[in-house]
This record gives sequence, C-alpha cells and structure tokens, in this order.
Amino acid sequence: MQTHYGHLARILHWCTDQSMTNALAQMDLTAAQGHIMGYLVHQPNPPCPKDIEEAFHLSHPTVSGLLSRMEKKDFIELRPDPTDRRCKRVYILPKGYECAEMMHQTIRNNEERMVQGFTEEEKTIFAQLLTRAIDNMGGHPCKMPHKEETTK
Amino acid sequence: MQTHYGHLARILHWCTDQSMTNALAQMDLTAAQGHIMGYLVHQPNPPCPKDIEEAFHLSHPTVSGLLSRMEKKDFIELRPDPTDRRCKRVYILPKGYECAEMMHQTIRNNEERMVQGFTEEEKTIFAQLLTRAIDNMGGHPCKMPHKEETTK
DNA sequence: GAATATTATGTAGCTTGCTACATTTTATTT
DNA sequence: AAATAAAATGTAGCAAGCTACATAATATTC
Repeated sequence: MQTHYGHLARILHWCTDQSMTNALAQMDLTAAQGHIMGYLVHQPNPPCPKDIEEAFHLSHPTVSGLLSRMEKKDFIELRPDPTDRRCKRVYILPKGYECAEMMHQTIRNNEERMVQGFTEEEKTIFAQLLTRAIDNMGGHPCKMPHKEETTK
Repeated sequence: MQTHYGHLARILHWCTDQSMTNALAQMDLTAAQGHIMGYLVHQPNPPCPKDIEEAFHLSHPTVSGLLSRMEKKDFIELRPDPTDRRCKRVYILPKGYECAEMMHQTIRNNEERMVQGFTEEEKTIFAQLLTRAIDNMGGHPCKMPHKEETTK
C-alpha cells in the first residue's frame, strides 16, 4: 500500500473540522450554520442571501433554509431592504458575535497545534508543498467556499 | 492574512474529490455510492450492511438508503443470508465491477498529477509533514472512513 | 425451555446539500 | 409607457447524513 497524499490531506482537514464542529455544537449551532456566521461577521455591511450563495457556492434554497434556522435561534435577523424589495438583509445579533469570536479562537488553536514541533523552515516547506500540489490539481479551485469558514 | 494549513489541506482534498465525483457522475453514481462500491470490491466475501456501517462510520439508515438506490440501478444485489435471517448480503453486479475499475484509475491519475514536478525527496517530505501534522491533531482519527474510498 | 438481551434491519422525521419551476420586483428595450 | 429580460427569493421534491424508536431473529441466562 503506497502513500496517498489525497488521503492524508483529507484526514488533516477532518481533524480541524471535527474540532470546529464540537465547539459549535456547544453553542447549539451546526457546522454549516457556523460557516455562515464566520462569513457574516467579516462583512462591512449586512449582506443579502444572494451574497452568501456566491461566497459559499451554495444554491439559494440551501442558504434560505440555513438562514431561517439561524434566525429561529436568534443568531441573526432577516429584514427586508428598504430600497429594493426583492432583497433581504442579514443582521447579526449578539449571540452571533459571540459565536464568531469562539470560532476564531478555535482556528487559532488548531493552526498552532497542527505545526507543533515544526521548525520555521518546515512550516514554510509544508505550506509550499501543499500549495504546489493544489496548483498541480488545476490551480484555483473556483468553487471552494470562502476563506473565512476555512479551518473549520 | 497568514497561511492556513487546514485550509490548504481542505482545498487539496477538494480537488481530488471533484475529480472523482465527475468521473462517477458519468456512470450515474453519486460520490457516496461510489465510495461504497470501492469498499465492496475489496471484500473477500459479500458483506452485510452492518459491515459497511462500521467501515464508513455511517448510521444504518444511511447505508440502507444508499444500498437500495444502488440496487435499483443494478450495481449491486441484496440477498438474505441463508444462515442468519437477520442479515442481508451485498453482491456486486457487473456494472459494479466496471465502476470500481474506473475509480482506481481516477485515483492513480490524481496521485500522479498531484506531485508532478516534485523530486523524490520532496514527495517523501510532503508525506512526512502531512503525517506529522495529523499526529499533532490527535493521532489516529478513529472515525475517518475506510482507506478504499480515500482519494475520492 | 422460557424469559431476556443482543443484533440487524426497518421506519419516521430532522438538517443540509441539490435541481427545477414559480413568483415578485427591478431594469432594459423598443 | 408597455413589453420583455433579469434578479432575488420562494416552493417542491430528491439524496445523503443523522437520531430515536420499532421489529424480527438469534444468543444468553436462569
């Protein structure tokens, strides 16, 4: 059985993913809902569902379902845009901001832990090899979700 | 914005995943159904749904749904075990074997492509750094699916 | 051997993803 | 200004994941 880089990459992401999922569950949020929160908190203005669809490359019914469940739990609030009655705007409520802060702490912890015992040179090489392998697979993966919800 | 290894790992796996999903779609199989096929074809004897649940860490209703849809498309056949009437056995039909062969070819192509232009030394280091990062995240990820459906 | 526990599967109902089609509002064309 | 196109969201229905509960067959225990 030879080495499978794709498998190793998968496991590594799985580890960070589990960590984030557990942290989010303690706040009564699912992983998908947490991703949205991470995005929302980094937007300068309240986005509309359409913006989220594009950022995450999700269909609009999927986003619609996620947002309505997040609203029911008081993480966000949906209000119609006064200037364009087609659009809704997504406003973050206090519980939403708490969640986002917790997520950032989780990512920081994971990133640090992952390269524990790596020398600075090893860290650099690690990032370079990962990047080259991605490039080899076809460069920019145009449909990957947003950076914010990344080390989920 | 600093480097996020978790993100890079995620993108790399995503690339291989897309490749496999596209290949499977041409045979009218979903990604999840393809994973099951990859597992089935490497079992010495026809397994029962319970074995699949354990190999993939899926719940039994999930497996049950997957298998019945695969059976409907003639990739597999479910027959009751004569010695234990609680169990069903999963038999692979010809279409199933074709699918498995195609999947292996896809994995080989991806693995090769991924490290194109890497020296032998770089390949070794790449695998080592990935492995060490995984170990740092808590060693054996006990709930990761089976190796077979890995570089999906 | 009868009662009980375990094991394998089935069913109901939820979240999150999708596509396809419908509706409403704004923008464009003529 | 009226007709048409485009944009944002809604609804229906499917796949694939889950938990919780139900059923049927085998194993264990008394």
